[in-house]
Amino acid sequence: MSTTRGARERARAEVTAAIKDEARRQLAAEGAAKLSLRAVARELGMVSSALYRYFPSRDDLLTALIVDAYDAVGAAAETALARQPAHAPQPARWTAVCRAVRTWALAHPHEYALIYGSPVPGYTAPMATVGPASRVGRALVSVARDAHRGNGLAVPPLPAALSDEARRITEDVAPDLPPPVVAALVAAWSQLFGLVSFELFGQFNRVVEEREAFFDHAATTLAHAVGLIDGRPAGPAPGGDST
Amino acid sequence: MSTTRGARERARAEVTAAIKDEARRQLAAEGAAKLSLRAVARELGMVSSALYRYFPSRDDLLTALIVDAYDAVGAAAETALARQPAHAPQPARWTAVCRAVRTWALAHPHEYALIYGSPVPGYTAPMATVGPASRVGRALVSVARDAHRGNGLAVPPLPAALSDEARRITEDVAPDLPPPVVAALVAAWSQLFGLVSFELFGQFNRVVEEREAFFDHAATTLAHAVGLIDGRPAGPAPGGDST
DNA sequence: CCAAGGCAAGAGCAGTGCTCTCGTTATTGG
DNA sequence: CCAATAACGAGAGCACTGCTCTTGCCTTGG
Repeated sequence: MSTTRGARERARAEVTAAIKDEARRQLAAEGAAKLSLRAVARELGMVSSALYRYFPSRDDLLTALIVDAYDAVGAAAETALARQPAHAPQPARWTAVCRAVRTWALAHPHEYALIYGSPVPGYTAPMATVGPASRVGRALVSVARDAHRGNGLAVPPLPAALSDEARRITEDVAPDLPPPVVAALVAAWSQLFGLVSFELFGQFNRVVEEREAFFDHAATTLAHAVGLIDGRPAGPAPGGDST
Repeated sequence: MSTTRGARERARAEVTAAIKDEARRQLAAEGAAKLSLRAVARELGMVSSALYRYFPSRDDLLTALIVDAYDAVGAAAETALARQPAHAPQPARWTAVCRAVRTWALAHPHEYALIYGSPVPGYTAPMATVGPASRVGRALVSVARDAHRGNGLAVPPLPAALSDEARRITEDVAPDLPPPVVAALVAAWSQLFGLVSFELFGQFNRVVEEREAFFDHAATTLAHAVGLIDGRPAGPAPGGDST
């Protein structure tokens, strides 16, 4: 069934994948700014104009790479979380996600820069990116959700100016969590990428040397900021004090 | 001395400034990727090759803009801090610096992206940028230093894996502060830019709407994370607990 | 006053994104 | 089964880019 009309479509899918692969290669090698349609075509043995049959413009090719990158870092976060034992302490589950993001970023710096660095030229993210872009955030939310089901989460209350906004965000992303926790989650989410970006973009040069230890500590602090506490992950008694 | 031989040098300085101004205009209008030497020269009524008498390459022009941008955001942070009344509560002084950074970033998004977004092509920051790049960090440190002189700063102890590193960083940036505070400062420094970058680069689209209120709250939380506490700024009694 | 050097101008090279046209080739409807 | 149709690759070409080199002008220092 797919072979009948597939002969052509399969070839098209293969060429499309080959273009993306070569583009990703150039992206990893030289960065997004030096990604050249002509060079991709040249490397693939075709002429540049032929490439426009597959991607209407350079920006569309970049968008495809962006979506893939969001998916890749999201998948890395999710599998890191899935690999955590079910009874692992909540801060450990949290930092596992954080470390997965950092590890992926260090392994794919240019792809990371593509999605979490400056948006390219006059580029505004198409709708196709919003789903994949939220995977890391959802992984972080799910850690908090599990902890909330377990022994509860305690974060300071919100200022009045934020209560409506926090309620609104809560309904969108995690209706089963208390709004103060969701607000802390969103902040921690962005701050996690602040840590990774500063390391990757060189702001830590000549400042932080032991990057991994520093990151682990900061990620653990973020875990505490969203209310995750050390101790039993699913203890039904939330009155435990670990000071 | 600069006035004597200034006739020619002054003209050179003026042209250099005009080039940078026009380049900054194009940067603000279209972003770093579309900044074109030829367009700058065209707008200034000169031919592109003449511009190379002033900047040896496009990257050098960009570097000049980067240094200026670091200086601009650093100056914004410093004046915001200087405008704070001497007896303002420490968290207020902290958030004043944070808000100044955010305000500057919102007013100069492309310049912000230039320094805190993805580093351009294969670009590695020249030494000339390290001084200006640390001005915001130094402003944050000085808030902590004042608070430390006042009523002390209380942050959780560091894990053993970080104690040496934290001591080293402390000697470099703030020998008069306790290492755990310095570690928290560096983390908060990067996390502050995580917040700003996520807002500016669109990650908060369809998530956070009340950006200013959210940012203020997150910045205040960061202030607490580095040990700044509400209350009198210079009270000699550090025994206050605000849990 | 005159040589020397900084300077603008222009041509030119190699590269880019993108468009258009032109045969060819594969798919599909009659 | 064959013809109409759509997809496709190739090539030329346009407007643009960063950058280099050469050629003269013109201010400046001796």
